[in-house]
Amino acid sequence: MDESSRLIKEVKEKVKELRSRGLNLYPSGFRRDTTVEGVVKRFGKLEYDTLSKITETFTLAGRVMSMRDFGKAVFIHIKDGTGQLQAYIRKDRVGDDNFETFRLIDIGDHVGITGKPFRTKTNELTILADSVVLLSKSQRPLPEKYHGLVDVETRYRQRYLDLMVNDNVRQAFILRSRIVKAVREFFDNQDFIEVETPMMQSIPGGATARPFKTYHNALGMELYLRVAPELYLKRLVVGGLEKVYELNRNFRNEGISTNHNPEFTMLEFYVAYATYEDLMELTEELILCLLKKLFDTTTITYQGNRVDFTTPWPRISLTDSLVHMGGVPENALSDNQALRDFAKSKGVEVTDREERGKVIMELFEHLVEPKLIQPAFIINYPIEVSPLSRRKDTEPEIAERFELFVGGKEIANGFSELNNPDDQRERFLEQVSLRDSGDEEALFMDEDYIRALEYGLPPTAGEGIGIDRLVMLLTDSPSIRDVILFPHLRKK
RNA sequence: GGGCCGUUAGCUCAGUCAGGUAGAGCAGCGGACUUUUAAUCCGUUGGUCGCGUGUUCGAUUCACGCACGGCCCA
Repeated sequence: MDESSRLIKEVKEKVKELRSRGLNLYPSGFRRDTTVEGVVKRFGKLEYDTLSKITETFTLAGRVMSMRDFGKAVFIHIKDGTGQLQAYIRKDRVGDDNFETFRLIDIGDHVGITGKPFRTKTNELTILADSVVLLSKSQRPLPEKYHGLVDVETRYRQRYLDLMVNDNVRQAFILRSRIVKAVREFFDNQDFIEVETPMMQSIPGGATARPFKTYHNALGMELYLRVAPELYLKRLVVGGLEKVYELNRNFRNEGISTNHNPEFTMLEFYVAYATYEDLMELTEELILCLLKKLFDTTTITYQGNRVDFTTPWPRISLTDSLVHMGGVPENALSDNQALRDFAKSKGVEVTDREERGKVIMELFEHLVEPKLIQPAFIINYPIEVSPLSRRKDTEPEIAERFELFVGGKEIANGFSELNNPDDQRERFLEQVSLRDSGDEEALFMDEDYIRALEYGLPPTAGEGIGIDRLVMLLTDSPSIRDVILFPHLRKK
């Protein structure tokens, strides 16, 4: 909005006039004794006659959202953090002086109102005002009352406006808060301890992703914003914290899309003496617990699809999913060239440099992932794309790993942790050679982490759950930007 | 990075195909109205039509480039 906007100029003039009348536009210390919700809860069900006998008065505060002016009486709606309520201001009730002052109040201003509840002719619960005071002057026009604010860019850049006028947006973020709270309760109730590990790391690790780089002046060293807390959390398990979780931000220097924001919220948790199979059960338990607590149901609708979370969720091996859901010819899975040819025939871009595991993952992402609408665990990933996972004893080229898919999105990734320091060193070395040949997502060598493993990590399983994606599912949001208050956009 | 779409008043949108420098509703401003519900009625202000270059007598409209956003693809 341009500073020279005529509307804003008009408000500035009005502000000057109000000040010259000695009115404080931003007074402090207004005390309300109830909220909109408080009034509605207490009087919302009372009939006209019962209400008309009530003489008790209440003081509440809120933003003026609409105004219907009758000259000597005005109807307004005020909105506070709990809801919206109508107020009726009559000149003969608030007095001439108070009414004159009130006439200077606009839509968007915060006001304090004292009065008694009643019902209007049209049966709307309303506060009949004894007095109105200005609490904070709005100096910019609000978005329109009927259509609200639709422009996506403005909604993201000025989220406060979006929250102010679009109630569904407000509801989604309240739900997000409740989800996060319920997740914490779930883990706290199972005797996990919540920890916080470094966001700034000298060696970024725990996930194959490009990191953001920054610099610490006093230490004179480069630091990276973390792509995952994983390696620190496992150090804690080495130290004897057997059940830990962290629910916090990760940063990945990658593209932005409806499923990706450069900073996003991740839950990671680790359980000593557990396997990836235990974690699949725990995951089912967690999601069902959330659904029960938040919606009291086991089914949701996501983008028009009914999603049924009744357990157990199928566990499908990656290769089975490729053959049966992705239409990959069975013989291609054991023939590198046939696999690459098939990928190309499906328009999946693969370079000759990419190893088999990566080609398989590309195929999976394109051909299978979008079809996984109902919750399903995909299990048994190639070892070369799982550098921190334990090998299966029976099939050393396969990792004891799963990913959970719902609504065509990856929601969780878990595995039995690789606790053999020698194997881990080998895996790091492979990653380093990938990095040397140009793979910017490959892991860095982390000697300190290997040293921790050398002290002995108990057999452990760990998992990460993308909180933003989970919230998308539970709020039926098509874009990650709908569940992140301030999604990143280009500077304007 | 590529393709498609969008950007017009504070907000929500017409208009652009067939070039002649813009309209509506809400909001605002002035007035009437003491039970309205997108209140109503009368009057009225408001726009470098995203930015730039080109074509043209003349560009919001056509062409090209750029910026920002959305969706899809990589």
